[in-house]
Amino acid sequence: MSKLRSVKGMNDLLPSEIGRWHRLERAFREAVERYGFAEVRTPIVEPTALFVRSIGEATDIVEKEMYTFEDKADKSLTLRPEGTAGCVRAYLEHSIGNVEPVSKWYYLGPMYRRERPAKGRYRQFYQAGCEVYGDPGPYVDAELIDLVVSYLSSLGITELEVQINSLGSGDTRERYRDSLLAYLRPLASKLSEDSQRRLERNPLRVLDSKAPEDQAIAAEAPSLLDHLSEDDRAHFADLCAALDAFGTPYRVEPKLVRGLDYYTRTLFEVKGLGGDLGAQNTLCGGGRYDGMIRELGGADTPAIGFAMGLERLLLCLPDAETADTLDVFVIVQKPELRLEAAKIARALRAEGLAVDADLRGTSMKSQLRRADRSRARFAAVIGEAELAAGKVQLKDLRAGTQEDVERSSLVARLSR
RNA sequence: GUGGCUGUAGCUCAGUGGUAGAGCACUGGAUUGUGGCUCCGGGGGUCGCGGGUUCAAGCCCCGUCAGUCACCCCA
Repeated sequence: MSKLRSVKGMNDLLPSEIGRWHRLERAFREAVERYGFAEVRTPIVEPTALFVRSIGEATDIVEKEMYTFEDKADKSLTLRPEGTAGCVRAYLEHSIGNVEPVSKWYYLGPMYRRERPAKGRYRQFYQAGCEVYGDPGPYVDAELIDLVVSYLSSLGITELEVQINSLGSGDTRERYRDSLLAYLRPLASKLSEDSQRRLERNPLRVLDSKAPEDQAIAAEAPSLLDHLSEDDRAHFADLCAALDAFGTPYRVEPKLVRGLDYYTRTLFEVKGLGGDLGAQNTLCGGGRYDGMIRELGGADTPAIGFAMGLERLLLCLPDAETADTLDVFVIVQKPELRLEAAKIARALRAEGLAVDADLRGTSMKSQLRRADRSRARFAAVIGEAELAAGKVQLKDLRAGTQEDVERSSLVARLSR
């Protein structure tokens, strides 16, 4: 075993497993493009300040999980821990808001957080996400949730639960925080150790604590939904109505809160219920962040987005038939014929066929075995007798039948 | 970051202080021009790493690294 190893929590994706990734990614692009999204690619490295200002200084991500370093000009840079901040930065930097009223972007790529690795959670991990700028909702909110469900079901991932909530806008969150604190403070001594710490820092998180003693207290806590303004309430009601109309199943979860500071109004999560997921069963998290663009120096622009962790999706992705990756595997009878075989392979490739060949000069048995495992539909045997007759022996690897085919009609025969 | 469990061949794992193993995978042959099935053979290991105890350590002890589970947090 080599002493050179990949960095902890950062993994290789080898060719043998990449087919599943391609399936995930292809289905994602197809799904989001059906909903009118276009891809954006932003840098992996951004100025540290971008994340501090957008995600929030007091969040765990910014406080202890970012890969931050200084470049040679003493600029503080950070490997992106999520996708939204970079998108917003690009949206502002290129004044997209002046060019079009609504922008629908998607992204797909690696993110970096220095957490303790576990199944479904790595230090370099892949997220796919969407962002919508310029539409205040609520119908686009419903579309986004519907999009996620539709994407997941196109992958065969159907054991899931959509949870939605509204955090309100303006000072709703502060007012709710105050009344929650008024309720929790007298009970502080009965809370778990973790929640006592959360109390002053982020009391909303006490609500989704897993400790049994906290859950009893959280169950009786004042509800966020009772603190919404009339407008926020209408926004949420319209979102629910839209989801009902779409037939998208969901559950209103008033205790759903999320770690990032920037969310307003609509908040949603999709939990996976099946597969190999352990505690990392949040497949998708998203929400509205109407205040962020203004806060980062842009015009007042409503925004909503979500992100999905692809490693987690993979954990509940059902196995599927993988299509043949090769049309033909070329087999050489004896080493002297290798150049002839290579020429035939090349000619077939020029016709658009996917062709592999074993040009090492090994036994036919070994070549046939490779052909069998390469998932090629046909093997083309190049032998002395066939060459002399201007033919190739074409073997159907699934049926086990074989026939001699004129070289001139090989492409036509294979294209059938 | 906290606590628990596990590290033996590419993979899944057996090995209870005394010569390093199996199945699968890879590879050669049985069949000197034909895959999958069968049979026979072959290669592949500093037993995660470092230290300690012992005549002797894969096995016991300590440390460390990695993986994993729960918590924390989150996609």
